[in-house]
Amino acid sequence: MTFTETFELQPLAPFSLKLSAQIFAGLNPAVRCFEDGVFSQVLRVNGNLVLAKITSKGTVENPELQIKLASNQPITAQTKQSAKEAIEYIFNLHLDLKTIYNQAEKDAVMHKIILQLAGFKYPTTLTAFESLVDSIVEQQISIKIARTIEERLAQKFGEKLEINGAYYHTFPTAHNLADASISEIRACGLSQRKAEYIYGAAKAATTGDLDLEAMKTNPDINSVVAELDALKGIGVWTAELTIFRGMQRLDVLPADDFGIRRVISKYYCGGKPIKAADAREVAKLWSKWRGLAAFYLLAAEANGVVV
DNA sequence: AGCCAGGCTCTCG
DNA sequence: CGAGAGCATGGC
Repeated sequence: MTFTETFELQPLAPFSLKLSAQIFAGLNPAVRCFEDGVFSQVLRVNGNLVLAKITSKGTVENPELQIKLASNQPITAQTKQSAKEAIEYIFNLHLDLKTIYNQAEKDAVMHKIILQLAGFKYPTTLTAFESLVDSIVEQQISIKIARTIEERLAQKFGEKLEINGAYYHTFPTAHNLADASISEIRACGLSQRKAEYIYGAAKAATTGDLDLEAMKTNPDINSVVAELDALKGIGVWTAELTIFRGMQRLDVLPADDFGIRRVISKYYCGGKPIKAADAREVAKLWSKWRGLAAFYLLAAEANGVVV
């Protein structure tokens, strides 16, 4: 028996689902994907597993999303409300891009990029833990391989929902991974050390030594970076990426990231190799949304935006 | 067929 | 301190 529910969401304009979800294109539909204009992911909300499918009905300036939920249990009003909030969080639907865009008007390069990427809101993982694990997995190896490994983790350790004969998986929680063994984690294609790092982070998150959700509201980002950096296997790069992608903090610049340094140089320093300190200097242009700006540059490059 | 990809830790001088 | 090795996998 499948229960379904459909409703609409109005993101704060501008919003483009196409741009915001494009990093999920081509991924495994059993975990999370964006295919033919439809974003889908299983959510654990209000104690239920719910498959959410999201499509855009409106325009960038007048955005409207249609949400279709499916579950094996009746979808209560509260479940629906929790799902709504989860989706709003994942796509940062309340973020006021207009104000940010106004601040960018003095920066001619960024201004041109924004005009071509209007409505791009970089997605956040539902939990900070997911971003932490993703960032560890993505250390050193290419994004493609990392995604494959992340999907294996979800299929092996996440919760499973069956809808009409198809299986969907949530990303594993800290408890899911803390209950696993290092060798099982490693079997997903990770190195022994990365498996140890992930297991260690999962353990710390379950014992309370590591309170990732509390970090979301800590106003002192540098102290959050330091706290994460103190964990084994987590350096500044991993910490900053986790904070940006998993804690919805737009003011963190992962300056150690090679790709980010490359695009900052491409658009602002003539393409020559630059150091992290140089990248942070350029990023002063963007102040409180420097992290988002960096991902705009990456998206600009990926979409062939010319300035 | 190698080479290298959105790093990190450990070791050694 | 700074430099270098080793890690694991899969795409090019």
